[in-house]
Amino acid sequence: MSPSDPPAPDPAACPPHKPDPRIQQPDAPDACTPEGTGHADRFTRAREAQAQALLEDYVEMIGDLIEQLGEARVADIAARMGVAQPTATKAIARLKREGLATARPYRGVFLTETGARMADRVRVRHRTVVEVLVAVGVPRDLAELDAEGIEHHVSSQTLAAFQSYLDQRG
Amino acid sequence: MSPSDPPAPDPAACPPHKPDPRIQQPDAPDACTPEGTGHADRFTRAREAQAQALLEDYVEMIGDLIEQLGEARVADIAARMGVAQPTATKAIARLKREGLATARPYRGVFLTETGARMADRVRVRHRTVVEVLVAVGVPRDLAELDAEGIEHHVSSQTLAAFQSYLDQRG
DNA sequence: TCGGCAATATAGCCGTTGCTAACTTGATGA
DNA sequence: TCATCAAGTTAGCAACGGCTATATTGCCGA
Repeated sequence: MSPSDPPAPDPAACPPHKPDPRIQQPDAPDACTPEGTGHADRFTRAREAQAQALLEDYVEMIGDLIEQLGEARVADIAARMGVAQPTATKAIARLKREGLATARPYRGVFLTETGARMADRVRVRHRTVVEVLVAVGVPRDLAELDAEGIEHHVSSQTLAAFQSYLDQRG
Repeated sequence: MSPSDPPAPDPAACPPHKPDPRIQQPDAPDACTPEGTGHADRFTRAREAQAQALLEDYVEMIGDLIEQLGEARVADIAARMGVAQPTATKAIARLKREGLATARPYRGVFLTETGARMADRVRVRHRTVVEVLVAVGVPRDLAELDAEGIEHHVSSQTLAAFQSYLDQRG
């Protein structure tokens, strides 16, 4: 290693480090980060998307179940999510906390207005992502698999671009 | 609600629930899940991808830092990831545990052979994802943002499809 | 040489998402 | 009617990934 001579851009021009470590939020991009333009923002963004992902998955699934079966049972939700029932119960509690779903103990789960709208949005986005993947040559079954993870990171603007692409390719 | 008459496919044909709750891994897709073809697998898959994502991000970033600055310091890693230094330290500990990086206390972080290979793979994948997004009409800066989250869910087969698409598209 | 400071590490907290085990509840059939 | 048992909930644990606060270390300049 050469710790004595790291080709740092300009160590002297930067304060050795934040003298004020109050909160290193992405608010202060800190141009002194070597070569660091906005990396942190990207990761922060991705992290936040991930936090939403679970809610989106549950909401969409509950919507599907209600549509297909007339109601969403915890057992079915858990089975489809591939988790144990208590895990599903806990997730539903979070949905309730966030105002996306309602549920009375030992009864089915239902979506609020907000939750239903989210479910629709998620469903559309999912379909669009799958279609784009298919359009660029990904086999449909594989597209379905990968879309599950991808969709949560597709911003609304990117989604719009996807739709334009599909339209003009129609 | 109509809990008395859910249009379930065939409740009687299914055992009320797993009499053997040992482990409800996706090993047993459980065809009795209503309409449940392989939903659980998808989510399990996405969950696993997510678990890898953090490692991939760190490894790629460490590779970048070494290339650009000659060494990867914890402070730089933390700044670029947009996290506090202890968070980065903890992540590096995990990288070490998983055999992706080496680090001596108070010295820089380095990649193992395995880690370096992962970094290369991740870098290529990231670039490819960005190019595909751009190719379908997403503005480049937005593509960079969204790719950060998307890339971790792009399977190797899908990646291959992406590359073919880019190739034949010139 | 050695004192001070920046960089790193450790300790300890919180929230999330998994899990299993054990308890409740409600619906069903004898 | 009521006993039974699946479905659901609650309790409690582990691993992660954040954070702040505090302790170490190592480096550099006086």
